[in-house]
Amino acid sequence: MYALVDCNNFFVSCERTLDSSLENKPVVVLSNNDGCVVSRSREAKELGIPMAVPAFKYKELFKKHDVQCFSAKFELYNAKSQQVINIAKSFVVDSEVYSIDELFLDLTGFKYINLYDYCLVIKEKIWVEANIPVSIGIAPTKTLCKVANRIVKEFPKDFEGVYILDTPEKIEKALKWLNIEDVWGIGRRLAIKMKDSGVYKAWDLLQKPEIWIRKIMGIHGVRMINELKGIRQLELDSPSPKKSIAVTRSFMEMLTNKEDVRERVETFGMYCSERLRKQNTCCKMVTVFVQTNRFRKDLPEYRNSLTKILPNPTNSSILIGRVVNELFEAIYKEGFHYKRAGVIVNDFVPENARLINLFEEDTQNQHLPVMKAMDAMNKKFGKDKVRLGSMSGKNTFGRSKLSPEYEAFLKNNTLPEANFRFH
DNA sequence: TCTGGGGTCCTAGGACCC
DNA sequence: TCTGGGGTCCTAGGACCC
Repeated sequence: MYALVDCNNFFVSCERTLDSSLENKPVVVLSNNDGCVVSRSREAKELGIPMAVPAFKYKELFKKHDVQCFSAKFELYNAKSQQVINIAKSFVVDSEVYSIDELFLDLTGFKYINLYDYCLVIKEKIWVEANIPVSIGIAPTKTLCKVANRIVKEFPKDFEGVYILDTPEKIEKALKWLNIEDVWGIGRRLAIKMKDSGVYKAWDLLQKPEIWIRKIMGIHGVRMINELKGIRQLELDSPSPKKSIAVTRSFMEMLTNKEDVRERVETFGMYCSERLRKQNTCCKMVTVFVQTNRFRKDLPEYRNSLTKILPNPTNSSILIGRVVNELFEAIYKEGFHYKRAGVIVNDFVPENARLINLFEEDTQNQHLPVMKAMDAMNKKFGKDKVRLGSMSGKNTFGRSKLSPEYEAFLKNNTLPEANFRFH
């Protein structure tokens, strides 16, 4: 059996660890620029605030019900995440950190232990030590763990935060209850296709012929139905190196000055390089993109991106900065209101195993000591304290809803490295 | 007026090769 | 006039996740 430990309304729960008076109140956490709702407390959900909606559309409702809004504080969330992960991991031999607020535990080999009681203890310890409420779903496959977890959250009164989905009878009942759009791996597009074909519940999917599933969903459709039947298709993954790194931002205000946008993308390029150096890899490809505000239909729209394959792999801020600049020059067009831009690097090789092109200049090794020194100083004195001349060191995104408690948190905490992966 | 950010994987189609 | 077949690799786009 596997268990899935999932933090309840994670970002909101993190806010509550700083300010316990937020308990039992409607609370939401907002994305960059205080743009979208990215986490909601139970009370906020009950007010009918959907996930990922633009905050401005709900201003009235927030005011009317005194909903507490917070800007996202990823330093805090990463630190709390690490705490939860460490506690949960201490109970098992094998685990997989799935996202910032979820991890799978391998319960194989716990044959003579009551899994339900064991998970209750895990849940309790996380609550006492990290102050984060979690739900735990136990099942023979990862996909069913997700289902079990949903059941816990949907019926909080019936279970004490833990549910085991093990017998065929329980599984059948659960799948007849679970809406198709709530199955792990069914997104918006697939949900529409499913409903067009009369598939409304997870159970309906199991009645469809494999040929049909293969056609509509491709290879993971087949895996998915097996997982739902309790036949294990997905193992726990061990942490794997990243395959791409992206730094992208929406700007608080639209930018019309070329140099302003250039400064932004160059900064994003430096952040990418920093993160490459942190994992001791170099990249072979760099992509830059810029785009206007897709919601402003009254303004001319433009979006473009360009990728360059580097002659030699690098993680030097200077070399990557040059490429970013070159790509930016090629795609930037005057006369538009830019709202978003980003830099993506991929195709990585280890720093110490670069294959060098004989016919191209390679200054990576000259840059590396300077770069590492810069990283060390920034680690000691704070982000962006030492930077390249092309960076302004200013943000063009806003976080207006920070709290005094947070300033205190930042002062008092040496933050652990983030240690989770995205899928 | 105001609409996030960072990932992975799969597939179809084109380019190219023999 | 008539114009093969099979394989690989790369890329862009679409789907999904949190």
